[in-house]
Amino acid sequence: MHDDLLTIGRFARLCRLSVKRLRHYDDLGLLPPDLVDAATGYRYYAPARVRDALTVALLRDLDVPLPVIAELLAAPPEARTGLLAAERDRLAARIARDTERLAVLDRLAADPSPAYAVTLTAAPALRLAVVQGSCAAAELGAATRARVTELMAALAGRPWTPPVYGLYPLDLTDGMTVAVGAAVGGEVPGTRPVELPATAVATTLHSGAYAELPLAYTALFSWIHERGHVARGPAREEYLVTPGEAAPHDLLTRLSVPVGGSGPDDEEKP
Amino acid sequence: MHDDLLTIGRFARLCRLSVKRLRHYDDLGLLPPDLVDAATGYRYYAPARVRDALTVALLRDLDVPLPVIAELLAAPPEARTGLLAAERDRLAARIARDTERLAVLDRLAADPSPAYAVTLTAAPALRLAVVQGSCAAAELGAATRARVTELMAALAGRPWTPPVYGLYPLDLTDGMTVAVGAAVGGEVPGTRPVELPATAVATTLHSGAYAELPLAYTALFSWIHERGHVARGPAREEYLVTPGEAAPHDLLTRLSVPVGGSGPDDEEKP
DNA sequence: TTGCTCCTCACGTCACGTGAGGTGGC
DNA sequence: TTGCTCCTCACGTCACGTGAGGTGGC
Repeated sequence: MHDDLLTIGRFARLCRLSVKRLRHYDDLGLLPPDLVDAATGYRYYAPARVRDALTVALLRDLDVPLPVIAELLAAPPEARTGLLAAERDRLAARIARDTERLAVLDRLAADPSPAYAVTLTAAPALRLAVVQGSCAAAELGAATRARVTELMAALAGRPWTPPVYGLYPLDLTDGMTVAVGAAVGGEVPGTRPVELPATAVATTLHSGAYAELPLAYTALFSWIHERGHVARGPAREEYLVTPGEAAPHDLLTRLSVPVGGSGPDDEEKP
Repeated sequence: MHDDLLTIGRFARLCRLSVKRLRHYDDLGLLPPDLVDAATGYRYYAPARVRDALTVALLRDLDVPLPVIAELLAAPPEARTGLLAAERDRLAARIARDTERLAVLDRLAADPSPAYAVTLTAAPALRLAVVQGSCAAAELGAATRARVTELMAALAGRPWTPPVYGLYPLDLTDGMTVAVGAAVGGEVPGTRPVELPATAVATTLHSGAYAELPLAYTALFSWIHERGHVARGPAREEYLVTPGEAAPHDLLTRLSVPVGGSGPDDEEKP
């Protein structure tokens, strides 16, 4: 009956898909059967459909979302490269993100309660030449590296005093502003001057990869809030030993978060 | 009022968590407020809770599931290392999996409709000494590498005829059996003999990394089913140019899937 | 009084898997 | 007739975000 058509169960076995998935793809209009029996509702598939179904199975194995797969099946061959390249980039970003997470989990597994020595000190006023840009929270590391490269290009051939500073908002949101700068004399083309007032800061040292910095911030903010201090942005990082000078495990970074006083952020207790 | 307690909004800002997330964690019993006003339902948090909340925020950033976070908060410090190490391994496995996916997407983006020349040929009977084991679908690559290492150890010092063969079920399910073997004369301790009967096979050549093999199988199964042939397990792979001999991009592998005849799998059309 | 914060539902997300309860075909 | 396949709901998953609609506190 029904000529050469395959029942859903047979078709599913050929395509390495479950019957449930095929019904789901039918519901979405992604992979409709070639014939649906009006009386029984039975779905029948032509053997020629196997190629599309195998393609769907392959792309889902690659974790490509169904709406993108639908676009891919409908798109002319020339348009597919772009869609696939976008998925490739998305996956590459996820791998990069997960690799950073792995570094933190590694360290945390080795030492589940990392001890950071936090002190309250007076930070002097600073005048920095900075470059800045906005980025998504997940791209913080890459964005900072890019700013550092820009800063180094702008400072090339000029005297400046180490370390390089990073300035970050307290809330890591998408669209946040990241600034990187250094102390110089006078104006530097390609940078903008930023004045940081003298302030009390809670400060700690982090030794290790930048990906592990969230551990240090967690300890630092815990310390601040447990003592009833009020954290204020921007947080400052001083890159004391940098990737150009040592292996990731031996980097040294000072984190300082301004605390106390009242102001626009008003995180203060009455 | 309420002594030093913080409202949910204030507390959320200190912990880099949203109010909605804090309510959700309260619903789950993961991070209950220190006081709930019976009349209004308002939640109040003690500053001492900030550390736990920051820990939850950190672990969620690392993509640790909430039930595991709950265990971690409740566990004695000695027990935390094990839980964190398990999460680390889970994440490492995901990165490994995603890296394989990336290889496939890369190739697919470069050539969205890869052309594989498929032919129908007669494969001779084979007598192989094999080592085998079961593995999850996601661990196929690692499991095959492990079997190859075992096989090489078993064959050490004995004459055998290249190539190495891989035998795989048509359905890549968790708990499937992977076998790797080679043609030898006689019995080999640590291996078991397997007889493969002569059969018609659909066959194609894949050049490139093993992670990209799914592309070749998709093309091969499309070819088979479009012509109304019936695929039968096990699929055979012949490793013609191996990682010991060339870079991943230059590997050469022959894939053969037995077709036709009727038998227990009965994927045949009447 | 005006905003701002807080509250509780209820629903959407994503790609299915897992039943429940019932029918069709050999 | 017995199994096996097929069908359609409906619900669960995971960790929230997004409203709707309403209240409390300065």
